[in-house]
Amino acid sequence: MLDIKFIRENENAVRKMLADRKAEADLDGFIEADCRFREIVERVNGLKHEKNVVSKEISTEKDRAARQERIGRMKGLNVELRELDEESKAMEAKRNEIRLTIPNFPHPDVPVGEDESKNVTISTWGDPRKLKFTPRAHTDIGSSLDIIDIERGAKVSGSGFYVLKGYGARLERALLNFMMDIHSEQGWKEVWPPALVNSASMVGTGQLPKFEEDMYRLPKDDLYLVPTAEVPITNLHRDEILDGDDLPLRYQAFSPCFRREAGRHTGEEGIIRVHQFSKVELVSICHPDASEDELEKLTRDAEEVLKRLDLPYRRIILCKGDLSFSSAKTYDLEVYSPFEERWLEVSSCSSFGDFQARRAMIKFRRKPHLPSEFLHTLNGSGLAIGRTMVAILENYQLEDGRVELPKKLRPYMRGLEVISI
RNA sequence: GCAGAGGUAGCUAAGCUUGGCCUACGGCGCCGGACUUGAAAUCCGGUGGGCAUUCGCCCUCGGGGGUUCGAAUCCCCUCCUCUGCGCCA
Repeated sequence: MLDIKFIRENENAVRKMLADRKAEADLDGFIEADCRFREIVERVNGLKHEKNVVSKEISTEKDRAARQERIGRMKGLNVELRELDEESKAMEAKRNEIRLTIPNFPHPDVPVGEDESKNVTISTWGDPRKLKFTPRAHTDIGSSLDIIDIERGAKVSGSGFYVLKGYGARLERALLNFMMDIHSEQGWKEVWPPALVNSASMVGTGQLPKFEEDMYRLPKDDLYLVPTAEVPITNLHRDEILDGDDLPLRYQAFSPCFRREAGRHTGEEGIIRVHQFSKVELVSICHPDASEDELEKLTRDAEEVLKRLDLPYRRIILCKGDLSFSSAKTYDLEVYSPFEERWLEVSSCSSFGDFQARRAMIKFRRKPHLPSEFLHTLNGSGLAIGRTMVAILENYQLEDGRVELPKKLRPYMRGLEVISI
C-alpha cells in the first residue's frame, strides 16, 4: 500500500508506474473519492465540534427551557450529520478499497521492460552441466525410480497433485532439514507457522483483495490456505510497534504452499507447477535504511543452498513488467536444467519497502519517545523444495537411470549416495 | 461446542454498578525543561491516528451496529484471550 499523501502529490508518477508495470488501478476513482472524502470530513468535523460544544453546555445548563432549546438543536445537527457521515464513510471505503489495488513502486534499480524477456542476469555461478548422454526429464526419472507418482496424486486429489514415495519422500525431508540447518547457521530463526490464515493476514501481505482467485479458501471458517509461509511469518508482527533495537527480525519457516494456479502453463510439466508444494521461506523485518543490504544478504543466503548442493544457477533481476504486485525489487534464482536446456526458477527474493508494513501496520520506534515509523519487509524462498528436487534429479542423473546425490546432502539421506530402484 | 471471566494508550492499570465533572486516574519506560560541577533524587511539561499546519479541529477505550441531546459506561452482533467442562491427534 502506498502512502496516501504520496499518491495525492504524485499522481503522474503513480500513473507512470502503473503503465510501466502494465498494471491497472482506478486512480481517477481514488482521487475523486479522496477529494470528496476530505471535503466532507471538514464539514463533518465542524458539525461534530458544534455538537461537542452544545453537549457540554447541556450538561452544565441549569435552566430547563435553555436546556430544551439546546437538545432541539442537537437533534437538528444529528439529522444533518447522519447524511454527511454516510457519504464520508462510503467515500473513505471506496478510497481505501482502490488503494489496496495499487501496486508497489519499483525500486530505482529495477530495469524497464514489459515482460520476462527484459529481466537482466546479474551473475552466474558454476558451469551448466553438459551430460554425455541424452538427459531425461524429472518425470521420467521419478516414475522409473518410483519416487514421484503423479498418476496417484491425481487419483487421490486431482490434477496438479503428486505423491512422493520411498527415497523421493525421504529426499523431500532431507532437503527441508538441509536448507533449514544452513539458514540457522546464517542467523534465521526457525518458525513453524499455521498453514491456514485469516483474511486480515492475506490483506497484510498483499494477496488480498486482488488475488482472491489464486488462493484456496475455506468459506465456512473464512480461512485461506497459505500460498507461501511469507503470509503467516510477515503477519506475525501485524499491528505491532517493535523496538528498533530488536531489528532486524530474521525468520525462516517451512510450510506447504497451496496455489490454485487456474489457467494453463506450457513448459511446466511434472511437478514444476502444482497446487501444493513445500518451501522454506526466509522473511526479514528490518530498519528502512537497511533493506537494500538486507535483500543482498537474504539472496546470498538462499544462494548458499544451491552452492552447497553444487547446482549451477544464475541470479536475475526482474524488470518492471515482471515484478509482482507488492514487490519493489526482486531477484530470482534459477537453476540450469540440462534436460530442458533452460533455467528453472527455484527462488524469488524480494524487498517490499514499506508496502506490506503499511498494509499490515508493522512499525517501530527509533527511540521510545519518537513517533512510530513503518518498517521494511523482505522475503525469499530458501528454497522451493519441489523444484530443487527437480533440479537435483535432472542435474545429477546418471546414464543408467540412477541419480547421484549431492555430497553435502548425503548425511541427510542416512548416507545414501545414489538413488536406484 | 457449552459456561464463566476478560480485552482501556509503548507497557501496566483505574473508571463500567448509578451515562454528562473522561479533555480517560495513577504508575513504569522514554523525551524536554528546572535544580546540579556532573549524576541520582525531586519538581514541571510532553508521550496514539487523521485533517489543517497559524491559533486549531476531529477521531481513538478489541471491531461493528443500536438506544440517547450526550456512551469507555446501557443494549445487540462479532472477533480474540484466559479458566472450567465436552471433543480429540
